Amino acid sequence: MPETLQVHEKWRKFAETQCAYAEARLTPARWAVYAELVAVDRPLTAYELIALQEERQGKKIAPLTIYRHLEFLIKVGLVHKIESTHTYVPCGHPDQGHESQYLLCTSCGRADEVESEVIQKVLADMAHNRGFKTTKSVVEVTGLCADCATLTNAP
Amino acid sequence: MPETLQVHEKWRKFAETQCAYAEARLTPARWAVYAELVAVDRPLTAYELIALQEERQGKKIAPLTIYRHLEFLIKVGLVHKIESTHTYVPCGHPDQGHESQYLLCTSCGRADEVESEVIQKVLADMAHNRGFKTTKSVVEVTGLCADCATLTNAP
DNA sequence: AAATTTGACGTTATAAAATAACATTATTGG
DNA sequence: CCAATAATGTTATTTTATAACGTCAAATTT
Repeated sequence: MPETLQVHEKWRKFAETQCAYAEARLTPARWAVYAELVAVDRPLTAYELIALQEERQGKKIAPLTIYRHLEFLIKVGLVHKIESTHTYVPCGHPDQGHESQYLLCTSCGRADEVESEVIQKVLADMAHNRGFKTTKSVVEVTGLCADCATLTNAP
Repeated sequence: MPETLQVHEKWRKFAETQCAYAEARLTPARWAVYAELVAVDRPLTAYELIALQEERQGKKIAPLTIYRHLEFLIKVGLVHKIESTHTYVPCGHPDQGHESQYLLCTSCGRADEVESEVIQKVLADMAHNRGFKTTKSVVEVTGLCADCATLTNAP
């Protein structure tokens, strides 16, 4: 392993807590994927993740391996998939029972997670009014973040 | 062409109106794709659409052909892509400048389009508060529709 | 502790979704 | 008509994701 990932202690604690709550095992391989996502701090596709992990570990990794780890991390609430861009990000607000919303900048690639109770309430009400039983919700707003919008308008 | 698609006159009118407004051409191939989506009345993947069109037209169709038509139809606002399921649906409320939200049933596959001004307002406010310039928004709520939820609970 | 069961990981192959690059044919506007 | 633009055709490739099957490790039971 050429490099060892350095991520803040809190992420490790957090991951362990989440896994304990879900009665699931945080194996080294799973932690490696999660730590990579935390370390790079931008949305990664599964294949970008494979490339990074291969470099770091100095060996080939099959796509299925990464997809399995991602599936696990999503299940326990440590990772979110951004559907619009086929990318994965560590969850920024890892409390129980939350749903996330994202602001996706097409210029710099940032994915800002928003946790709006108002949005969650509105969506829950809409579903409830129609007798719909929600299992998950995706809210992804695409455009230009404040920084990029400023640069674009005042060059 | 084994079969000729029969869709209500209003869809044709609507498609023509939308294209005229966008100063775009509604060619036979584009109309065929749109009519297929209207006729089947459920979300279709691009490849399902290819299969249906091939059968109807009795000839091979390259994926790129369908993807180009879909891209066009999305651009003029006649079709929406559902990101969570990689499927395409005709837009049900084809007024100008709208964004859509979907309730996606994992049991029967239905995609119910909702046009909630409240949701749009909340998302717009959230973006505005952060200086974010929105170009599109995806709201997809997955779960069980009222019918399927009832069947599941009372068998 | 041995046996059994379950969960995690490895390996190979393949499926599904989307796009690139380039050639050809229609349509539109002068 | 001719040039310019838009639409379509063709072939190949890339990107994203999963299937099928085998092995190994952990934990549960006896």
